Amino acid sequence: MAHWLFKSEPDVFSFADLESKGPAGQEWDGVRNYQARNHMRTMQVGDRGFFYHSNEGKEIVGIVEVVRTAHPDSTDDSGTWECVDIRAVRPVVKPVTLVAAKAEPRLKTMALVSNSRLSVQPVSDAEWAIVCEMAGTEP
DNA sequence: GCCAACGTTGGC
DNA sequence: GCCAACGTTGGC
Repeated sequence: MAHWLFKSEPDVFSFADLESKGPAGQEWDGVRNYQARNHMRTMQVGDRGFFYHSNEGKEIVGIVEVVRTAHPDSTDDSGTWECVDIRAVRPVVKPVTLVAAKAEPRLKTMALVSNSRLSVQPVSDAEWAIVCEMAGTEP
């Protein structure tokens, strides 16, 4: 199973907002970046990911799960953009800050650290395990 | 609020 | 197809 990281500004849409959507989850719409779209196209139902708060907090705050594979973005008329649906699984015990991720040598190549502008990122199995450990949560 | 990094657009 | 100009993101 592949792992991912979804970035959102908590002012706009926070992990608590996703939790409020329940098991049906939420369409991850509004992504207008080809790399991010291509990552979403490869996602499978059941794939898990981290939920990261950008700008405010700058930390990984929760675990999410893909509940629907890529489909046309309902907020896009051009037919160019697609998105998956995700649901909240659980918040992490201890949020992992960007500062903490940068300070961990084994996460040096993590996209969150090396390519901060990508809004939907792949997370390697090794990175997944390390961050879960730092977050005090089960993988 | 500033600005660096990055992606996209469009003129040639 | 190159690359300068522009817009956006997100850390600081």
